[in-house]
Amino acid sequence: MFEVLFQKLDEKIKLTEEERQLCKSFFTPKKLRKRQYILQEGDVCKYIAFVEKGMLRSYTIDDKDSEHIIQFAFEGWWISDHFSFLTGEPAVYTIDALEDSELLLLSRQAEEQLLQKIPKFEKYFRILLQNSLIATQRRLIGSLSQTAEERYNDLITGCPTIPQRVPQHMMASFLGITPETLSRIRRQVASTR
Amino acid sequence: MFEVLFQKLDEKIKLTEEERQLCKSFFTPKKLRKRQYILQEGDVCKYIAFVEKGMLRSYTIDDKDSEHIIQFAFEGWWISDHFSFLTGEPAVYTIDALEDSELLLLSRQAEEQLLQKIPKFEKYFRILLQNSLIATQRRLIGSLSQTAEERYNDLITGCPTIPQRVPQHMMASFLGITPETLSRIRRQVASTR
DNA sequence: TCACTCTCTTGACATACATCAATACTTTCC
DNA sequence: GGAAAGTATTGATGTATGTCAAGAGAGTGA
Repeated sequence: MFEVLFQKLDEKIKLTEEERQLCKSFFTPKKLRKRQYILQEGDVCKYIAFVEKGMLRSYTIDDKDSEHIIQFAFEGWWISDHFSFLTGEPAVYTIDALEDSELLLLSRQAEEQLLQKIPKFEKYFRILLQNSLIATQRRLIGSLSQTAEERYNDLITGCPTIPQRVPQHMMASFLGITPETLSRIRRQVASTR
Repeated sequence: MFEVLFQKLDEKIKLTEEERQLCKSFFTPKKLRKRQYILQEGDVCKYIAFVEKGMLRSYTIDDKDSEHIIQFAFEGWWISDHFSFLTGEPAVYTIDALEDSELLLLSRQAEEQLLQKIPKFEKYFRILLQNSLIATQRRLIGSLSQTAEERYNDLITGCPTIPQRVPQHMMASFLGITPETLSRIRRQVASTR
């Protein structure tokens, strides 16, 4: 159950066997069925979640009832509503599973203790945050300066397996375009090679 | 020279008088003339900068030579190319002053020592990062789901003094639209009230 | 003081993308 | 196994925003 987590941790910080065992005790395993929520807009986000298996997404719903996907989270990724988790304010994002999934949950209290017992995690979480910020800034610049087709190509290049796992209309939502437009872009791209 | 910094720090973490004095020793004051760079794309970002006075911006230049402003930094804000600062890779952003400015610079080494001597700063920097991430995500959603007019209104509401300090074409760049479009939006907004 | 650059505005036209509507195909589930 | 829901495609049309071009003030520097 902890294979993917430890593999990911190994890339950034080195843990002793003892620390690993200790570390395990702070996480709560949880299985999710496809379409099941772990967070709904308006609730307080009690956990940050590490994806051991499966796949989730976070999204908002605007006043015109359309969804905007903030993030997909595959195996090895973290997902949560940071702001709600940190402040205890109601969440603005909804998070649900796109496939049957296995998660490792970390509560606020568990996080605090983890940081206290194994301070290396300070560094680990800082790196995570920084990477999220950098990725989000990139996406922002893209959405301000690129065409839908360019953004689609970048997405596919960065994550070639995504079309096999995510319905097309959700990729459209992630890219900030309509499903119709994405369909036309794909036809266009396919015919040009 | 440290008034604004300490004021801002007070909002998040409490420092003793002793810690304040120690803290001061890690920062390097620097004055900048309007239009002067503190970072150019391709150079390594050696410092994170706190703005005591004045105003800066960070931006990228795309292949079609147009600028995209990532951030404005007024008094009390931080600015840098996090990724470059952290990794030592060449910066993707350029940072320059929009007004004569006074900065407090923190080098990588100074930051490390600061964190070591006054660990409260771990928390402070984590909060900063989280706030940046949240703000960037908001902007991303806006750019994917709102019209230029809505984004402009949100910008003005969130920062009503900005039109007095930033040339209109830079606000346009920040919003991801052309100066012509912003001009038309402003005419439109002005006539409807 | 005059030239020069910077900044903003306005118009005519072009284009990327959204919207609405119809159809077909696939998956889910009682 | 059949109804229902979800998913993708395609066409016709609308609209927000970009592009190009011209001109007018305001600020800046020799």
